Amino acid sequence: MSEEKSLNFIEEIVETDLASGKYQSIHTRFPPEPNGYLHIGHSKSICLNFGLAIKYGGKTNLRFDDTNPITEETEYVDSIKEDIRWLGFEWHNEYYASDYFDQLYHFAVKLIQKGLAYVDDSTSEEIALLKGTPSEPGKDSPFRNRTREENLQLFEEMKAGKYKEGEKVLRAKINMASPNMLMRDPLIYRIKHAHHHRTGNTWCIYPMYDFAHGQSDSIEKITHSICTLEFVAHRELYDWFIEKLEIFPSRQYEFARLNMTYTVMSKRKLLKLVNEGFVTGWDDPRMPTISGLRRKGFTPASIRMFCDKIGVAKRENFIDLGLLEFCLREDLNMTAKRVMVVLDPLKLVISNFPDGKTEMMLAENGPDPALGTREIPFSKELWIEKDDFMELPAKKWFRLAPGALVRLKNAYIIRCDGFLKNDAGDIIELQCSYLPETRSGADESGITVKGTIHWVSAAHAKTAEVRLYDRLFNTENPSAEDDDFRTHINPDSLQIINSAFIEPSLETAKIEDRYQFLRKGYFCADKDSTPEKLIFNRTVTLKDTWAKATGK
RNA sequence: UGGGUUAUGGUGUAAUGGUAGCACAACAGAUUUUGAUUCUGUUUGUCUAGGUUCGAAUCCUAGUAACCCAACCA
Repeated sequence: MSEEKSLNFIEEIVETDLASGKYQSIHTRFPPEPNGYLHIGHSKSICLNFGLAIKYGGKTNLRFDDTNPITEETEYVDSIKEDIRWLGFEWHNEYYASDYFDQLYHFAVKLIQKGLAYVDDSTSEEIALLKGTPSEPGKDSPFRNRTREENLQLFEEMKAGKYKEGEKVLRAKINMASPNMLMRDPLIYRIKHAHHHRTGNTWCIYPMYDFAHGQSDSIEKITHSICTLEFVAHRELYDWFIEKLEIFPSRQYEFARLNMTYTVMSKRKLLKLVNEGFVTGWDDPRMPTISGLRRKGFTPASIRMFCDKIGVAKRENFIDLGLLEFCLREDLNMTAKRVMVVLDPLKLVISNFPDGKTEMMLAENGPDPALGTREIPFSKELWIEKDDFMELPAKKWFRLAPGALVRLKNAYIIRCDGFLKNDAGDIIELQCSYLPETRSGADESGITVKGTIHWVSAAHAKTAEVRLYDRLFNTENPSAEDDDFRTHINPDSLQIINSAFIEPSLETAKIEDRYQFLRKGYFCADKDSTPEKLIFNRTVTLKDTWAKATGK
């Protein structure tokens, strides 16, 4: 019995178009501008566009919207491709808007010939002034009524490099009184004497977004061109160009972009974080970029699950970061190997355990039997977490305390007989005794304890650096009001533990390997690791109802 | 009376005139060699005011609120 999942509004449109025979199959595209790294918001669009084609048996192109040579770079192209593949999607064709520069130029000429475009010599200030405001109509430019011949020649001279940047632009001739600002004779070509990452110095005029995007869609015969809500007003222009140019009628549909708590999503702000050193780079694990999330230890499946759960609609949304973390834990819980690591060590000595003896304890690698088992050395001196002991135990405390019994995971039940303090009054060692008849897997003592804690044998422990990441911002909506989003940066977003004690089996961890450090959270080996020094990033903590109950 | 888009629990998202459902979060309990996982249960909602109808989240009217549009960015 499969519950029928309801369709989102775009799936409804697609099904209608398929059922009516308007299209035999669908063709979507993902159109990033290569001027930054992809972030979690993009993954919503990626899952939507690629997901639609997979679900309905169509195709999805990857098309780089590279019409602004000033901000675009090959580095970004490469990272975008890597991130899409990592998310689990493969595109049908890889295209660039710059592939169409010739065609786009001829489209512009066609518009001029039809009397629907003109060259304007006004400065950008003059153009802005004549544009009017949303509530007042604009006024015609003095250059609006040049002849076709003059426009044709001027445009060709623009292309030939005869003019300086800003000296002339090509504008569509539509309606300066339109209530839609975008229809008030929008600029469609501007002069930029700049090097383009693909076409080099071939061009010195570049089409604007509105004169590249829809036409590219049309050239590729995209059936459903899906973009975010801020482009709603562009749709009228999008359709106008298709009509006047008499080209394939791609249709644009808009959905609401992803907003998430404790996160900024604009490329401008992310670039600022990188350039001003608030993070170490685009792939810093605190960044909401795909590469940052990957480095932090996220799985592609968890991100896809998240995109599936948040849905697709047209209303503004503000998704709880907790939902992303839920999807992550859901996936990692099934797949991550369990290991024992002590982050904040306290020595524990088992007085009745023989000196120098090592016992190998059997441990399951995870809840899934397919993950197998491993052996862990156990000996007289162990490291445990400082916060697993309380001299004066709180109510409902069931970890270690004077006289208390706990199970050492995969090993014995122990009793705390006493402890040592240094001159400053800090507890520096616990003295315990173990119950030999309670060995894990062979315990017929009938003794039960409420607490189980993790440990690492001091004689066998290796060390590693552990980076504990917390959210980058300490307010829910750092982009909220007038103040600078940077004032909301969490100063404690990274805490580094230089030498945590790890169990020996972890020594072979490879970059991007994911683990659950028992009772501590999920961790992932970082690319900064060297043969001499392993480094782990905390991906996400485990849910901790005890910490919550005690008020953190 | 610039134009456009959107309003369903704390957060998302369904219900397409006929029992307001699901997920996350929150809360309570059971199980547990991870205070994890798992399982059970509980709380919380149709923007407002009118109208149509046997019956309205859904249709009509009038409001209200939020977001987008005045880059030679995309």
